Amino acid sequence: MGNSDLRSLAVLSEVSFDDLAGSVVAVDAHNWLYRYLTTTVKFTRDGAYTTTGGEEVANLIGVVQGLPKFFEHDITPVFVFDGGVTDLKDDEIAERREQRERYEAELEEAKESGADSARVSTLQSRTQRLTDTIQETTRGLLSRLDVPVVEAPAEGEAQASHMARQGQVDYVGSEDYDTLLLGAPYTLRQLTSKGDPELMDFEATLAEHDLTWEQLVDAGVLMGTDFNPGIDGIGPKTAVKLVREHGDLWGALDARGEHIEGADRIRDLFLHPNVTDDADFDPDIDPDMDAARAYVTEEWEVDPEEVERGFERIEESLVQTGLDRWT
DNA sequence: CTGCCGCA
DNA sequence: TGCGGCAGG
Repeated sequence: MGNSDLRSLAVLSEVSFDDLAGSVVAVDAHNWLYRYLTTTVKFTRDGAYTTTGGEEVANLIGVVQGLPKFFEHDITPVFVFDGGVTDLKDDEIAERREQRERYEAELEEAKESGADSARVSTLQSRTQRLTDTIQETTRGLLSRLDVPVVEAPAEGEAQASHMARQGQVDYVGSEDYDTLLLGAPYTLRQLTSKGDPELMDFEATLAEHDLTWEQLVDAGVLMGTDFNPGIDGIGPKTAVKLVREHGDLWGALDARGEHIEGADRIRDLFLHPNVTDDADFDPDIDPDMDAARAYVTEEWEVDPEEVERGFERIEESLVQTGLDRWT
């Protein structure tokens, strides 16, 4: 059921950070922040992020500690944020609410059926909204550090994948496997962890299974995605086999006598997501370190001890890559 | 969270 | 082949 079914279809390889030097990575900001927050801050029982004490700005610590990883390897991150409701048309807002309700319904279902904790937490990360404070302060810090930010019209990972497809960036950075369904040519996982990153190759995956993009999405829908539970008894092997034999999702469903509610819409979320071609960013990073430090330690009163090392690493790495350009 | 094992 | 359970990192 989980996304790990997709993993077994994906063509993955190890890369070294050296291979990534000079590249631009569109990072799914929500995914990235969520990762830091869940390891440093615990959710409260009702699912909301805590907003008391120092926890409300744990994201600032996460950002300061996480950025050096990119800079030290001469990788330019572009943080892609999920869109707000601000400029949405009425029907788009309604559509969002619907989608949100779908997520929540599915989360409830998963909890009640005693689904594994991994799945529950995946679904939670979908319904969970980063608080306004977290969004706002992350943007505030990134802007002082001059790190490029893109505002997605809807899903950040869809926008990031789109930018990779357009060649605006070299990679998408996300732990999620859905970037494969979104057609992201190359996705980097484990950018934040200790070891080497893992590269997920879209075209190689299609070739490996002799599927078109549409067919891969159809197989995904049969196995289950973040938007639908999938069909019992259908895993990676069966899904691919069915789609190949019957051409597409509809053929496969017919053959099995199954039905998936809203299947065409789920498909579209991957094949034709709401994204923009106008996302523009400046990859040259020229941070204002004083402003960044002041913002974090004075304005938001984060203990300097928590972030000083990170700031130093940022400074050192930018000097280093600066030198590299002259050699 | 991933990987491996054994049961259906 | 799918899946649930369990161990190891």
